[in-house]
This record gives sequence, structure tokens and C-alpha cells, in this order.
Amino acid sequence: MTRVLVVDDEPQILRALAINLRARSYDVRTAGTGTEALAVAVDHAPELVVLDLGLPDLDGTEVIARLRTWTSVPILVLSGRSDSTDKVEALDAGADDYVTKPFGMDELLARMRALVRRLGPAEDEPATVLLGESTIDLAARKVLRDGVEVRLTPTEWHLLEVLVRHPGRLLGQKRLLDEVWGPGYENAHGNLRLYMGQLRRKLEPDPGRPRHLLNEPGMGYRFEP
Amino acid sequence: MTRVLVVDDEPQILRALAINLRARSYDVRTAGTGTEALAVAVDHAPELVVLDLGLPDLDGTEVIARLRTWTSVPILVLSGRSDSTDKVEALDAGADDYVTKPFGMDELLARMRALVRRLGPAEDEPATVLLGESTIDLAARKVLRDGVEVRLTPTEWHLLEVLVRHPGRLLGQKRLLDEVWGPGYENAHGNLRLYMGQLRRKLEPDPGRPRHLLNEPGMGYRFEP
DNA sequence: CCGCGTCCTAACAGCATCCTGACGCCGGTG
DNA sequence: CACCGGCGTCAGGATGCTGTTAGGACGCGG
Repeated sequence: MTRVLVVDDEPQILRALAINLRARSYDVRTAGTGTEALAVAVDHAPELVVLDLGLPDLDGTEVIARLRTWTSVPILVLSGRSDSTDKVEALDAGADDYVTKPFGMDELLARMRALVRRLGPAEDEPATVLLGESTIDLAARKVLRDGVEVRLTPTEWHLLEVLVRHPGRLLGQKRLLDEVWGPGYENAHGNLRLYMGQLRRKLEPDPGRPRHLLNEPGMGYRFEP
Repeated sequence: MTRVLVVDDEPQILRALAINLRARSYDVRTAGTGTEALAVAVDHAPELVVLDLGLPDLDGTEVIARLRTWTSVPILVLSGRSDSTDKVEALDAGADDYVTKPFGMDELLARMRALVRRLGPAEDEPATVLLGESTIDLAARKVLRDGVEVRLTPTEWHLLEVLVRHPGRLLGQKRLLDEVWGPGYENAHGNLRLYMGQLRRKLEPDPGRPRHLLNEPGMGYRFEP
């Protein structure tokens, strides 16, 4: 049963697609926004992503790029824009196919079959990020430091994931707290400091003088590869 | 320099495509008929085939099918027919993408890039896996431990199979429950714990201190060979 | 009907993880 | 110099998760 993640902001299209795909015995998960799509992709590890470009919160190519930082799952883009530059952008960002609305359901299904047939079984790939002497394998959820495995707790993983997926960028504390702890923890700065310290102790060569998990006083934190 | 085979029966289109692709530094070979295309494919082992469906001698799906008998090279189909059934036929015959004429050159190039990016031979997985002193034969559904056969119940097999098929990777409990028990059991964590314990008792040398069927608290389980 | 194997639910002790609060450090400021 | 906000660190109790055991429900062949 192939796991498919369908992303679209229009509920009726989402429902129609889900019903059609489930009738073909796909295992369907849905998402209505870009951030939700990224979260579901982590949890569910789909074998195919069907992605509408007109999302309310994130740009389509942004979603593709973020997925591509850690997974090579095939991505089929749906879009109302038939403009050529949109297609080129999406495909070069890492998408594997591009279908313009309105589309025929049987054509969409055929293209999905083609993608899964070609790329579905090939699921394994390191997809690893370097952090000093440590290598972070996002897909396997494993960290190796000098060859030995380092154990991270769920919250530590969650925080590290958010940082690593935006290399070099400064992430504000409110943003980090919201992504890792969810709403209601916007003022739990002590929490953030605590887990950042644990990550440094487990990953940095000299936790007292961090070189990759950096703090900008008053602003937030930054992952520097 | 990527080797591309371009197949089209109209000489001017063939020439235009070849010039454009060579300008992007592709290594281009051309063919005007289906039989010629098959011959050139054998000689030059292209990394991508751009195939027009309206050939004089052979049907398009026939060319695709014959190529697929011996090679898994990506095939991009060009066609004047925008009919949905044609697309489905070509894609199901083994094509990887389908572009209708008239097409934009930059879109075609982007789709070619997307296909070539996915290059890479698919490696086949071994039929038997080692787990400590036990050998697991996936195909025969048998487990031998110190030479004697170990009996596993269907559910135990199912769970072990999912774990073993992703060696070294951490699989979330939701994912495992979904794969083994199907939808509706996403919260039956006790079940998962129970069967994991039974697998450990039957396979691990010291079930109290597992070394191959590992748990990461709060996240899921991992098979380590 | 009974025995048998398998699957599922419930419960509990032990433990890892999480959160909270407190403390010391540091640089900037009046 | 005293004060303050931001940061890193430490310890303790609450919470949640894990492994394990026991027992009932179900299907199946004798």
C-alpha cells in the first residue's frame, strides 16, 4: 500500500483527490498548508508527495526545497499556473513532475504510477549533514560522533532538526519555541537554553565555546555548518 | 556530459532539438525511426531518451516496451497527441514523462534535468539478514537460531519484516503500527511493546539487554544489524 | 464440546525524559 | 560601583514511556 501525501489548500480538491486515491488503494495522508505538509512528511515518511503550489503560508518551491534537505521522496507538483517559468523553477527546485490544472484524473494516476515505479523502492540514502566531527543522518535519526553513536531525546532531535534545516540562518527564539514546543510555550526561554546546552554538550567539540550551534544575544540561534 | 538519444521522424524538429541540446552541452545522438532508435540505444547506452510517438515504422509504446526489456534508462515522450489515453498508455508502458507538442524548450530542458538528476542504478537487497546468532530468510519466511528453526507468528513476522527492511533506521511507532496493523490502530502502543518483547525473547541472545531490536524512548524502534 | 495457538486489553513497577526554578557568569548602563 | 537583562548550568520532582505479566476473546481442528 503506497503511502501518499497530498497537499492542497482547497478542501474540496483535497477531498476529491483523497477519495480517488483511496479507491485505488493508496494510503493517503493530507495537509492543507506547507508547514503541515512538512510535519506530516516527517511523521509518515510518504513514498510520494502530490503538492499544490498555491499554498497560503509557504511558497511552493520553498516546500520542495525544505523536503529536499532531508528526503528524496518523489514530488509531483499540481498547479493552476501553466507558465513555463513556474514549471522550470519547481522542477529545478527538486520536483519530479509537474501537472497543470485542470488535469485528467487518469493522467495524474498514470504519472503517479510512473514516479512510484521508478523511485518508490529506492528509499534509502544517507541524507546526512555535517556538524564538526559529528554526522547527522536525518532520515535514520542517527548521530555519529567519531564513529560512536550519540543518543538524542525526542525534544533534542526536534530542535536540532529545525536548526539544521535552515543552515546559516538566524532563527528567533519565538520561532524555535513555536516549532518545537508548539503554541503556549512562547515564553519558555529557559527551556530553549536548556536543550540548546544539551545539544552542544552532545555535539560540540568544546561545549563551552560552541562553533556550530551559535547564539546571537537578544535575537536567537543559528546553525553554522 | 550526458548522453541523450533523441528520436523524431521530422528532420527539422530533430535538428532543432539537437542544436539546442548540444548548446547545453549534452552529448546528442539522433534517430528518425523506431528500429534505428533501438539500434542506437544499444550502441551508445544513452542516459536519457527523448522519444516522439509518431514514428513511421513502430508504435511508440512498442519502442518503449522493447527498450524496457533490457534497460531502465529514463524515457521522456514527446507527442502531438494530448489525448489522455495516449499518455496513460505511454506512461504505463514504461515512460517516465510525457510532454505534448507544442512545448516550451525551457520546460523540456527542465524536465530532462529532473529525469537525469534521478540517475542511479537500483541495488537489490539481500534475501537473508543476520541478527546476532540468528539468520533471517525473508523469502522463505524462516528464522534459524544456532541451527534450529524458530517459529514466529504472522504478526511477529510482519513486524520483523518492516524493521529488517530498513536496517539502521529509526521507525516511529505510528509508522510501525500503520504498516503492521493497518489504519485504526495508531494508538495501540501496548500492542507494539508486546510483540517487540516477543521478538526479542525469540531472537536476542539476552532479551533483557537487546542489541539489535532497539528502542529510542519517545520516538520508536530501530533494527541494528 | 474441548484443547490449542494467536491476538488483544489492562495493569503495574522501573526508568528515561521533561519541565520548573534557582544560581552564577558576563557585558552593558546609569 | 550597583543594577539589570540575557545566557549557560545544575538539581529535583512530575510526567510519560517502556518492558513485562496475566488473563480473556476469537478462530480452528480434533
